[in-house]
Amino acid sequence: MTAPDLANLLFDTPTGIDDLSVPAKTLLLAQDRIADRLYLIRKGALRLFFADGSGQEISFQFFFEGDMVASFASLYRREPSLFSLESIEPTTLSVLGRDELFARIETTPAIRRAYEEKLADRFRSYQRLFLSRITKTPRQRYEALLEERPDIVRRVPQHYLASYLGITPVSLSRIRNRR
Amino acid sequence: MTAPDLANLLFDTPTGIDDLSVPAKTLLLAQDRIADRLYLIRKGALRLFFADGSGQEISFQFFFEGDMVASFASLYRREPSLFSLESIEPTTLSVLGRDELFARIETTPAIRRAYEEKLADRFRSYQRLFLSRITKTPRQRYEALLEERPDIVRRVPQHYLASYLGITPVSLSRIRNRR
DNA sequence: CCGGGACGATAACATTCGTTAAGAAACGAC
DNA sequence: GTCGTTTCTTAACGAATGTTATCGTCCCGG
Repeated sequence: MTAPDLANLLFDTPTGIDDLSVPAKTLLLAQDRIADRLYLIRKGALRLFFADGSGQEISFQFFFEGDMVASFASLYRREPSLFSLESIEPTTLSVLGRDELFARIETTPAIRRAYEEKLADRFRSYQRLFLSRITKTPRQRYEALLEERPDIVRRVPQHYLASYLGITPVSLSRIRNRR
Repeated sequence: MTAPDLANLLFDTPTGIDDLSVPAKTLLLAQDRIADRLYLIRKGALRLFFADGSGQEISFQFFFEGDMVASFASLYRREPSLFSLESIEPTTLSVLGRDELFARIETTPAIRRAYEEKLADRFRSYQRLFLSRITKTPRQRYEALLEERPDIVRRVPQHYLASYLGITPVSLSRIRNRR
């Protein structure tokens, strides 16, 4: 907590920020579209997911109060996003537009540094997720998640959790109720 | 092939390059150590792998003639490498030291650009590997690999391949000899 | 040349997971 | 409140994988 938080640096400003309230299941960014905004979650929860070839949806990240969310790659490179972003609860968001975001990054070195830190964080979380997929069985992944992020297990609907863990909802139900 | 290749930019120079020949199974970088060199493979093959908690080894990338190899994160941030690097055939390498590498990146814009491209490539290949682990069954992953990189299937010993695909050698043998 | 180790195939068995289906419970819209 | 949808549980079955073990082959070192 020594360094000022990027969320404060970006969103605690009088101008350029819109607020937005949406019900659950609202699509905030669709796969294949180009992201043009950065969100800060004031209250509620979002999931990041993608659809594989066969129409299956796979959730792979969840976000809650205080989290900043965007398809950073899409924002930065103006490329179609590989993922979709959707609310899983009624959610209140603060919204920062793309141009405004990059203007602040350019003009304020502290914001630039914090932003680059954020990107590095995202990369590390990718690596961890990747390694956990490789090294652990679904059962172990569930138990690790329960240990590390009980809030996620409590708050996220099970069928989203199941796809996050790489298993079917049926299998997750079996694991939870051991035998 | 329009842009000059990073390997040429870095290694086609009269000075600062050492050559190195090693037999198979030579450890070139050990997990938890800090990388201090960038390799270019002149002849032979390497694998990148890590050991999970239970002593299992998991290979997750293979490299051949013309490939540049390093633990880039470790090299750049001087952090302990998450992975080990080992030869799987008798291999001849050109070696560029860390300081020399970054000196060239600093002084030559073309090298900097090509290097950043390289890093972006690595990130994309990570994402692809991640998605393939999530969306495909072991059998599908094997068939995709056979389709896209038959050279890897031919050249890499099967037990390394198996861990790359996320299955046991026994299971890979079964898949290859269908039933 | 010989011996040991690495590598791969195969078999048998247990375990886990996916699929399909049906029903209960929670939730929302009206 | 009621109806319908979504979510979760449970069961039964089949398919795929893991585990353990054995065997044959190949390669390398001495």
